[in-house]
Amino acid sequence: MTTTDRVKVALVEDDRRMREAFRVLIDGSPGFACVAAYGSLEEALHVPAREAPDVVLLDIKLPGMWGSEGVDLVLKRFPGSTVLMLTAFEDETRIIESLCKGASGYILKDTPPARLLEYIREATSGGAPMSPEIARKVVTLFSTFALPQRLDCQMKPQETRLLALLADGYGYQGAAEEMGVSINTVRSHVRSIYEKLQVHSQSEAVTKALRAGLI
Amino acid sequence: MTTTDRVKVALVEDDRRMREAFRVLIDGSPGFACVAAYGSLEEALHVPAREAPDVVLLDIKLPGMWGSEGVDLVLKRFPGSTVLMLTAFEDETRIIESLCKGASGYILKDTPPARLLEYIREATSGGAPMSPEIARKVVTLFSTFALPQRLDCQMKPQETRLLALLADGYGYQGAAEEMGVSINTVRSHVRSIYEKLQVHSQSEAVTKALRAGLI
DNA sequence: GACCGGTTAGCATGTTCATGCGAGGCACCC
DNA sequence: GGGTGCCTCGCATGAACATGCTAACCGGTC
Repeated sequence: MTTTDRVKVALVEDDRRMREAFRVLIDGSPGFACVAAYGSLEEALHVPAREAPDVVLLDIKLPGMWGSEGVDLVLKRFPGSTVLMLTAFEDETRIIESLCKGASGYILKDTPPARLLEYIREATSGGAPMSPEIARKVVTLFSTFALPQRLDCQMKPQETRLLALLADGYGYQGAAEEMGVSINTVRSHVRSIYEKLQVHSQSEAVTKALRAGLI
Repeated sequence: MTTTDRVKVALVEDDRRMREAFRVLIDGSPGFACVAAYGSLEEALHVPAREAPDVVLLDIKLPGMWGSEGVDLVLKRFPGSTVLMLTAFEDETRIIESLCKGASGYILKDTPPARLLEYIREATSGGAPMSPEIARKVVTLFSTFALPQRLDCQMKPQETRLLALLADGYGYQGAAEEMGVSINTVRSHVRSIYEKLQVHSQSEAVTKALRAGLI
């Protein structure tokens, strides 16, 4: 079995013993290969892009830049890779930070080896493996955000879509193309949006819409 | 083994055959007991509270009130229970709705029986079981939807103030008067704001600023 | 059939914005 | 003194926007 048949895993973990333990586990498991192991994020980011791993196991707490801060950098360097946070503690802030920056999963270090490999496998096949404790935290976080009270300015589908496009910086012409209609139609819709929101400019409309959770 | 030793599962699913299949599966598995099965949410909510199940498997699409809409009602009626959405499709809106209303997990119906039971077990022990596809969706949502991601665009006081004025619908002239400067100064500030936020229009700037929590 | 809301479309006008360029005053610090 | 940041101000031009008016098409409803 060559390296290309196996899931290429990179490891970023500052504790040497822990690092070696994981490396041994991964390399010793059929179907997995630990292609790299670093003690810091800075080191890991200097790897040639062609050696991109399939999965990066990233510790949260690292000397220098923390793992949770650098997820986006890792993904920028290895665009095709999947990042899994592998950490000992469950700090809500770090969980959010990691996920917001593009991590695909969040696994606790005390996960049994077999389970860990299963998680890595799941990550490569489009899943988002999370230790149960973490999963529950994420879900709970969701419910604390609650449903933003959307005021009843009954926007029509087209209008909402247009509003979103404008918010994202599209001009009339661009939005028109995106929606497959003429620029005059866009004007019409903008008009009715303004009436409903009682505003007279894009910025104000976008502000109201965002604050009302319409988009 | 008495009922109390087993995980008490209630089922809300409109398709009769599907319902029976699940019931048989659950009742036929050691450690699990299907204590109730309903075809609609309205029926389920009429059950005496003392017969509260440990886990409620709730279909999204139901005649009458949809499962995703009624999660909070179920939890209100059975405060100690855990709700798992068990559904055939993965509609982003419904996922969000369900989780926001307190569901603990979200499982696709095509999950293998053994896996399903595992998920139910996981739910009772504080986890948040989700089918991989769903988990990934949730994680992705996190990074796009509800993130208080503040980018480090160190705005200067004047710029922040101006941004707020623009968001509130002021034009350049109005903002200038409000800030006690000339309209040209406003232009200058707008320029540097655009550079920092990497945008090219008011709407886009306002959107980014709002989403980043700058204003 | 008649009516209505939603969608589409067009045109015209004046206003505002985005962005190019340049520049003076002030505070702070090496 | 010279460098650096921040705030200020000016002008000009082409592009985009706000808003006025009008009107065809279509799926429902009364």
